[in-house]
Formats: sequence, C-alpha cells, structure tokens
Amino acid sequence: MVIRRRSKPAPAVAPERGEPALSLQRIVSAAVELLDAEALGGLTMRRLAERLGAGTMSLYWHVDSKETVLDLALDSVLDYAGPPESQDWRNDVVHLLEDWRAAMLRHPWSAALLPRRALGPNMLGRLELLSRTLSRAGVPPADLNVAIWTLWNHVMGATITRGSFGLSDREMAAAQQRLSQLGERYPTIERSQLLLDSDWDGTFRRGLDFLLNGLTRNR
Amino acid sequence: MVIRRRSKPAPAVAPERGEPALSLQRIVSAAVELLDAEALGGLTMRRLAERLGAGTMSLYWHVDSKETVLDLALDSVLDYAGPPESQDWRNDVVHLLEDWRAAMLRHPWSAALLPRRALGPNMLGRLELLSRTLSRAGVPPADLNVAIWTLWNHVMGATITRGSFGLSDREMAAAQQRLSQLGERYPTIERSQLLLDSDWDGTFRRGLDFLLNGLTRNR
DNA sequence: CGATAGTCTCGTACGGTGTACGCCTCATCG
DNA sequence: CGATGAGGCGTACACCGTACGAGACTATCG
Repeated sequence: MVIRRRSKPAPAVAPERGEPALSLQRIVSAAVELLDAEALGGLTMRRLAERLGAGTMSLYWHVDSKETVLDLALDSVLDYAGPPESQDWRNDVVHLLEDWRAAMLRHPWSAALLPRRALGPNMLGRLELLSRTLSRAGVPPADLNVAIWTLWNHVMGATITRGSFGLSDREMAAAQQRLSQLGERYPTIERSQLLLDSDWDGTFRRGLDFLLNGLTRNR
Repeated sequence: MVIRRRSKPAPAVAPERGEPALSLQRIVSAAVELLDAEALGGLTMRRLAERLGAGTMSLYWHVDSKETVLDLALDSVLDYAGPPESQDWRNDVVHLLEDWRAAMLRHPWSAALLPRRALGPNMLGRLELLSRTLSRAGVPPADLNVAIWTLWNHVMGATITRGSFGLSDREMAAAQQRLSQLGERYPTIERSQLLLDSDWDGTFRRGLDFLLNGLTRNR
C-alpha cells in the first residue's frame, strides 16, 4: 500500500504571482477577511493557516502569537489618507473622526479589540493628524491632550455603542419588547423607545459638535 | 487497597450559614472576585467551581454558559443607589456618571466586556435614572435619546481609554519612549507627551461639561 | 565541489478550554 | 414504600494556542 502525502487543500486566498507564499501582510489581510466573515470567535490560528494553504505552525515564523495577529488586524483596518489640509480645520476634524468611526463599523469585531493597549502606526498616525489639526485650529498646547482624548473617547464610545446595539433590528425589537414586559421598572426609557428610535449617526455628529464647540471656544 | 474518594478541597469562599452551597448569587460574586484578582483570562469555569468548592459541571445547573456568567458579573458591578433627587440636576448627572466610570475602573476587566450587548437590570436602572434626571432638567423628549447616548458614549469611551492606557506608569513610559524613537513620524503627539501627561479624570470631567452645556443650552 | 548557516515550513504533542451527557444523591410527597 | 424532581458532579470530546524540533531550500564561503 502506498502512503501518500495528504494533499494540501488549495488556499482560499492565493498568493500574488511571484509573491512569497506566506508573509506578514498576507497573514494580516487573511485574518481581517476571516474576522469580517466569521467574527471574533471565528479567527483561529488553524483556520487562518488553512485559509492561506499553510501549516498552522508556519504562521509563527512571521508572528509572535495570536495576540499579535489581532493587534495587526485592528491597526490595518485604520489606515487613513486624510483629505489635504484645507482652510476649514473643523471640517477636517469631523471628516477624520467620522471616517474613523466608519472604518471600525465596517469591521464590527474591531470594537471588541479596542480595550487593549495597542497603538499601531495607523492609530498613531490618526492621533498625530488630529493633534496637528487641532493645533492649527488654535487649541493651545496645554489643552491639546484633553482635546485629543475627549474626541477619541467620543469616537470609541460611539463605535462600541453602535456596534453593540445598532446591529440587528430584530434583536433590538426583542430587547425593547423585553423592556416593556419589565413594565413599570423602566418607564422613561421605555417611553422614549431608547433602543429603537435612536439615530446613531446623528447622535455621533451632534455630540461631536458640542465637544468641538466647547473645546475651541474657551481658547 | 482501599480506594477512597478524593477529598474535596475546602472552598475559598464558604457559603453563608444556612445558605445553599451553590446559587446564582454566590457564583456571580465569586466570579467577580476571581476577575478582580486575576483579570479576564483568569476566569475559568473550572477555577470558578474550585473556588466555590464545587464540581465544574455543577455550575451549569444555575447558569447557561460562561457568557452568562460574564454578563451577570458585568451587571453586578454596576449597581447604584443614587443620591436622593436634589434640586441640582446637573450635580446629579455628574455624580451618576462619575460613579459609573469609577465603578468600572474599580474592576478593570469590565471595560473589555462592554462591547457585547448586555443590558442587565443595573445597566438599565442607570439609564432610566439618567433619563429621568435629564427630563427633569428640561431636555425635551425629542432630544432625550441623543442626550442619553452621547453621555453614555462619553462614559464608555473614557472608561475604556483610561483602562487601556492609564494602567502602568512603567508601560506608558516605555510606550512614550518607543514613540520618541519613532522620531520624526509623530512629532506633535510626541511633543505633547500624549501618553504621559494626560489627566484622565480632568479630561473626563471637562468633556462632560462641554456635553452638558451643549445638550441643555439649545433647549 | 562540500560545508555551513540562515530562512522558512510544518507535524506532533501538551496542557488547557467550554460544555454535552448521563449517573448519582437526597428531600419531598403521595 | 415508590416516584419525582432538584441539584451535584465525573467523564469525555472537540477544539484551542503554541513549544519543540525536524526537515527543505537557498545563499555564502572555503
């Protein structure tokens, strides 16, 4: 009887012609695809390798650990080529932050990865750009860090909220239903249809306006 | 040779006299203790059971899955007996939100659990209270949801940021060091010592003021 | 040419995880 | 007494991340 090598399954994502079969870039982008398709729980080193047509342990030549893969995946989703610096700094800030939020909402798993300290180059690039723009707008250096973090907080909070609650209409309707059944315990938020009638994009935009007003008015 | 039952180890957390050995309450509070002591990765169904002096699978009589345990642990950390309604609604709001943030910072693992839709009774209670207070402050019903979510976003964002970046001085110094070595790529945030010189509590408070000003000024 | 030293791939194995399943004990009730 | 059901738990399974070391292939040097 002939023992034949188990044939390797064809990779779901073929390497570009002439490119190395495995590389950090290919690993990261395959990870993003897998996360997009199957959410956080779907990313497994084994499945990631399979998708690349490689052995599981081969990944570890390019990558320290699964944690690294996640950090890189998160950062890779945040690349940004902002608009050229315009005269209207406020427009620039709004654009930067709305794009930021949109990028994360495009990849719903990214919100869950936020609560880890991971400052990749793209994240830092965005912070740097935000910082420069605010400086240009006249925010004095002493207030700069406050301004940056406040805006960052707004983006992160809104992203997580939207990602957690804004997903499925069916689910939200069910939640609101449950809320109604709880009856008299939560009358106010039940009356305002907090879970159903929320305009997430508008809320983000209005909160942003309030913050920008406050941050720039008092010099 | 006598085969004797392996003696069960004494529980780290003894049941109250006359209370059932295992109960949802005891499970949840043991989970919180374990999370406090060993962070998210330290919570294991096996270790949780061991801590309670019970068999692992016994937990599943009271609880559907580990997910449930986490949801309950998160919510249990958020109970709140607010101050009696005072005349100063703004004070009430600030107190509620600062306590909210403080409660989560007291249990650093809680931030990582946020990005899951889990509206436990305590969470809902806080939302309800916030909603009532804002109503009392004169926020019209049409703006209520925007106001609630904006403030919620601020709390969540600030909590996650603080929990991620405000932890270890040593770590932050290292990060800022790395940032300096990256040299010319991020000059602005390097100059402002974004990672080191940040006043997290002050930032939270100031951002909150801006939001409250904006949310209540224009009716 | 052969030897040597990287660079990269990967099979095996280990200790851990969450939990499905079924058996056990025990209090209660008829 | 037997039946019932609540509650506890041991075993087993599939799956996870990854340590380890053996190989393949290439480049470099004597």
